[in-house]
Amino acid sequence: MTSKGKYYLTTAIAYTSGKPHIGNCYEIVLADSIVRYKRADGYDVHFQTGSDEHGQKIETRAIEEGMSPKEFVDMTAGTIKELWDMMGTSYDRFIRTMDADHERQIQKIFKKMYDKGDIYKGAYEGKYCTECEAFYTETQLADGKCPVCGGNVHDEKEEAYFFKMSKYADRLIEHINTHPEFIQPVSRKNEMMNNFLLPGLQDLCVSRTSFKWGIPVDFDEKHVVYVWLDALSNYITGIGYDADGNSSDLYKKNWPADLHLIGKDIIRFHTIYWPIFLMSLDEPLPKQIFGHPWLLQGGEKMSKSKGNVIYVDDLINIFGLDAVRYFVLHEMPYENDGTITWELMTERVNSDLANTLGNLVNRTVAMTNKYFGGSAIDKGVEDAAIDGDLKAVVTGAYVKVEKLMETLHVADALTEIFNVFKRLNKYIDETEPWKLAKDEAASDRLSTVLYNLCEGIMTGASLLAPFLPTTADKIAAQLGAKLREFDRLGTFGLQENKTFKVTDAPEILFARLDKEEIAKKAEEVQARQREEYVAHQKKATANLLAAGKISQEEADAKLKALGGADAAEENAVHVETKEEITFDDFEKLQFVVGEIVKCEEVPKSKKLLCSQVKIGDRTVQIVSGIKAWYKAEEMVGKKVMVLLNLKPAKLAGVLSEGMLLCAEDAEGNVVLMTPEKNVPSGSAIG
RNA sequence: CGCAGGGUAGUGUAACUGGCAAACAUGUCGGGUUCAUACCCCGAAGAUUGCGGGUUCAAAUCCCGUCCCUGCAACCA
Repeated sequence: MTSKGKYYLTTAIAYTSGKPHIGNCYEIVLADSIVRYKRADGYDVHFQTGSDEHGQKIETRAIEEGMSPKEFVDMTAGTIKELWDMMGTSYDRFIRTMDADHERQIQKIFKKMYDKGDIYKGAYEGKYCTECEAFYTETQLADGKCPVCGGNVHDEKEEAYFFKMSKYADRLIEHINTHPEFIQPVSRKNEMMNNFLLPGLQDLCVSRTSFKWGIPVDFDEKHVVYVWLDALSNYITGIGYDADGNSSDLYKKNWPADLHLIGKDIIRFHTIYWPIFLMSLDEPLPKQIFGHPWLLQGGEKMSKSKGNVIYVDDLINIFGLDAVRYFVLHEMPYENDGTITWELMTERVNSDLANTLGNLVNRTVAMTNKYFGGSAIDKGVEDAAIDGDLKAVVTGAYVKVEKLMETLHVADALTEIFNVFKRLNKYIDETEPWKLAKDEAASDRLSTVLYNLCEGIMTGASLLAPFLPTTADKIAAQLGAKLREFDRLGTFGLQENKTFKVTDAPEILFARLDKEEIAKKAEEVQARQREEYVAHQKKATANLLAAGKISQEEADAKLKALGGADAAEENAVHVETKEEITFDDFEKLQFVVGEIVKCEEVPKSKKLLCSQVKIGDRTVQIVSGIKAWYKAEEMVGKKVMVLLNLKPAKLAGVLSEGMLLCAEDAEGNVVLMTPEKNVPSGSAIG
């Protein structure tokens, strides 16, 4: 087959903070399928994936495990790689951001940008969230917590290097507008334009001094390079980019990438920061960035403590590799999120893989054995009407699939392939081989029918190979044939000597599954996960304590929370004790009882109610984010607990002169605190 | 009145540049068949396309209003 040119595809590199769940693994299966398809379709493919191993969060996680950061990432990167391999991923390189060649290039890249004047030295001040590795302004915080993950934040001021984003903004806007295919799906393009590019880009902080686990800036050693600059650059360093102009042949051949396949959550980094970094380096931009949707677990929220996180290795153990690959690819629409549950998974396997495909192969092989001792030979006895339509469907499949794959509609492509198998099942009904078998004179016709079936199956299997490689190989083996090259699939009758020698011991490709049995197995998996979670938390707490990261009291509290066997069931929240305060500190806070005399919604906001609260002889205005739980009318007349001496602030443009105290549960539901007996407004609380 | 997208048979989706009886898969029910993994094939039921109005010979498709939902942004004292 002649080459259609190069095709360079990357996935996002996986963050090494823990074991990826099924949602994370969707991306690698999708990428692998696209890449295998492109290879079979005649492209010269380079496929890169890898792991992202720097950052403060890694440092903390390492301590929990009682390891050095390096040992820790070696372990998790190993786990990720194992999973990728377990899923049959055919990557050409698995890059780690710890790799020496990558680190050296990052330093050079940073220097190059600095010398060019795109990076300058400044100072950064704000609240820092370790979990997200990001700074937030005071106004972005939610109850003093990180607005993204809800974790604790702390004051941080650091000397830092900044990247002049605005310098390239116009060029980027121009590029996005003139390349409609650049951001896929298109709806994401508008989000980026309206929310970031058009309002104007802020300069991006691209270095950190607050932790060590990263790539040092070589001309200013106390800084490490911002994780995203580090991570994104893997796409070029992994194929041999050199900032000094001595890039490898691999790089020259493959850059720019044809496709960056990423999750929709990190589109911003890939469609704004990354292109701008590349502009700064004078390198061409990738051709396309596809922000795929997520595969979510249906029903209840997934959480490790409940043990209901679905991991691929469990799925593979229960269902088998190709069943898992099929499910994630098939269930994922192009633009919306998909859902996975044990039940849905079982249904898919039964109806598509076992009934339609597995049974088709099985009955074909069985008949060939039964009627002709294992040989299906084309005797040329055709029924023009019936055979003609069958052949048209089989030989027309490739073109349809190709068209869908060009736009990455993988789920639809799979459906198209399965239509071939369905058509073949129907063909068996139309020709009724068991009747032909009773008639000596029809022997040649029967042979031809079976031959046609094998031909059709082989075409389907060849198309299926990129998605379900193991299954395709098994089918080929059972029919004693080889998978076909794509450019020949438009022809019917490719088998050598017009003869299929099928196996005499057909293996069931996909067994039908019993929903209840699967449910039982899922239950076992969950129980095991809960145990592991508790064991792991105990170990982590001990390690954090030993490293002096938490106090004895905090450790005790953590263990206690785990202790109750039903803790997970009851959804017990783990409460971290904050820094101790003195009575004087407490005295500073002025709590009083207030009565809500008037309440209305804040027009421009989604969550805010603005209340007039009577405190003794005066009234203050307080804005609170409780619209989801309370209607403005029902607020009026309530006695509530108020923090009175909080510094006033503007919320959505409305002045708020205090805070209504509320209780909030683990799911974020909010309840107002009210006095247990009726007391006059203005009463002091303390 | 922040920006964008969406609400279609039990479930998941399609059609949405206005035009054939609203398509497909799964599920349910009835029938057929027996080579096969109780499978396959055929057939049926099931949607007043969120709600209300309008434009038109004709609307799921365009317009207005209204109610929900989801992203992104802002806000959550």
